[in-house]
Amino acid sequence: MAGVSQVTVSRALSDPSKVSKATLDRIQAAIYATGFVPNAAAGALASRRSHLISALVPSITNIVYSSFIRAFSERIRADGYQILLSETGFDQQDEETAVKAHLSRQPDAILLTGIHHSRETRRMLLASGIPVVEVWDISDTPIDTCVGFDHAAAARTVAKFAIKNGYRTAATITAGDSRARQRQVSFAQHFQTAGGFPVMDIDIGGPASIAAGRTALTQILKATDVENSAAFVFCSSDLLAHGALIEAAKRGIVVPDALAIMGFGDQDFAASLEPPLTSLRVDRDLLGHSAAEALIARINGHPVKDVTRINFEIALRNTVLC
Amino acid sequence: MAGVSQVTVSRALSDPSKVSKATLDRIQAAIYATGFVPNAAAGALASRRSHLISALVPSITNIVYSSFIRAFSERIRADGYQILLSETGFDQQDEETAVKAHLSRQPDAILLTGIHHSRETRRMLLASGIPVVEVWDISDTPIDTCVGFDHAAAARTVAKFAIKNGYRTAATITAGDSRARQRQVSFAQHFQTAGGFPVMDIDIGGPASIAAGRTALTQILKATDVENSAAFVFCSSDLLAHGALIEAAKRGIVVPDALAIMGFGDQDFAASLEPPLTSLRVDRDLLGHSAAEALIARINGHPVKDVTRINFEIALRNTVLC
DNA sequence: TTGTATGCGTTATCAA
DNA sequence: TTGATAACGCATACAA
Repeated sequence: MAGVSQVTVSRALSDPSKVSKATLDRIQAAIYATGFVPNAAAGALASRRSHLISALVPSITNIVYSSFIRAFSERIRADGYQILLSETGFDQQDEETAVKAHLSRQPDAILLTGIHHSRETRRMLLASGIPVVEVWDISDTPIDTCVGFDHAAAARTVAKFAIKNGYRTAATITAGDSRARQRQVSFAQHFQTAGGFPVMDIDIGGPASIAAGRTALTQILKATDVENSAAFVFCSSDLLAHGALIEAAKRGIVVPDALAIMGFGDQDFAASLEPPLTSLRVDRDLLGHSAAEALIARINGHPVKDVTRINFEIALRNTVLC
Repeated sequence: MAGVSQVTVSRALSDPSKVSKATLDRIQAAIYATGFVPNAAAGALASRRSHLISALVPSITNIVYSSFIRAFSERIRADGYQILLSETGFDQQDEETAVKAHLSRQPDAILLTGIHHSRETRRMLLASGIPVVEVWDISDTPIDTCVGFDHAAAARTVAKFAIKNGYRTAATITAGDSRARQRQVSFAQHFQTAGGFPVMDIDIGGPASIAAGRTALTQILKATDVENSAAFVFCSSDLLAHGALIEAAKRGIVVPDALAIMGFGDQDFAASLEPPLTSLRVDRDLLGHSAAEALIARINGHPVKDVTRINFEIALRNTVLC
């Protein structure tokens, strides 16, 4: 229709500067007229590059992961990549199944959440030879490269913060995921070592929710004499902290005077609660962008360091006395 | 390695029953030993079926859409499809760009949010000939098929509910999206027609958030004499209602006695707020599953009705006197 | 600046 | 039950 061969059209699409102005115009006119859409599968087959990047996250309804995914996909899209997304729950077997399905699409790179994967998952990934980034956590032996932060250190920071502000009684509310558990363990250990009493933990088992936060605080209150010992409650997520805040208000317990509540993640609603929630802030956008950049660099053959650490800091607000 | 030709391997993978037990065993052993992963791009090229379904949503960080996506992808995965996901913001131009990119992957079907699309988007979709489902809204002229609910009718239901319970003063807090706006218009009109006073609206312009809900309620309180006229505040989402609830509590305004607040969407936190939030419930899981089923039916050449209506109902809780 | 020939790894068709 | 062969629609190498 444009009076040129197929290769010329291919060139016009991939690198217009290699085609003369006149033919380019004719080709574009023909493309518009026919509604032609290049077949990316054929392109991927021929070029051995799919321009697809896989991402596996535990949950997309969890704002922590969905906002991360947004930042990540924004960045890869800027380089012409599309995202192939799957939810893996918090189960290694589901992850393995998903990895297999994703690998068959020949993604140019893959993102995994966390650093604990099945033996078979590791094997497949290593065999595929594509760049892999593990996010949210730090590992000494990443499959390829990892971008995250040190959860134990973050929890230690919170423990020090609590002690420094005079708290000696503490409790934790922990969701059922490995990183939350890791933080709980580290917090409890350091809080006690630094002079606090043993830390009571409520393990909610499943995903975080406001309802779970309320129930957990109720349990803590049953076991603790709040009136006489201003306690510090460290929640594994802001959502749980939010629930605890609601329950405290309902019971007429004044935060932070009678009870301190601290969240984790510093989600955007944290500052809008009443009182505004003190939380541990992690730059999720930076995490997403860094993970994307690590992958893109590796795809292009550039060196990438094994471990990228993302900073965290305490977002000081009003649910802790200090 | 298994002593068979390439076609036999293909058969062993796609339909094991067409291969003898003995050769199947050898093939599977070889597959395991080599870590062979079939190339889906090549398969898609040859079979003209990608087993990929595209989904375009305005935002993945909005729990309304992310929980919908979960339900949708669960259902399509059960039939062997993978999801290609993109965020389109609330912009038709971005949507058009995304549609073009997605079509090049030759998805077997595509999901769009809403019923308003650019002329070019419609043209491309029609030209592609693949099944299309538009969700969340109802259209008399869907591109192909649509699954959603009648937003005007939903808002009318809320207006009747308010009037029936004696409310004559009302205000709305509305996020910046077309469906929210549609509900606001319908609510205001019916509320007034049914005997209420003119409805004050606060348009927050952007996406819903707790912060926006707080600010909006503050504005409403400035303009309304709450003490003397128990008002009914209809929010376009539970998140906004949540913010309004927090602001009311902070100001010592008792809900529902002095002020009624109603949300929309019945997100899972609604029941856990204090007081529990009255909201309009839409079955998002059903919506996701129905959309998936419509698409799968169309892919398999089965007839699908043009419009599928999902029911809604009022989740009666404690933020409205009744 | 443009074109020819070839191959990417599957599935579909037909034959044995 | 298995195999040979020809597409599928592009990109790459090379030639003109």
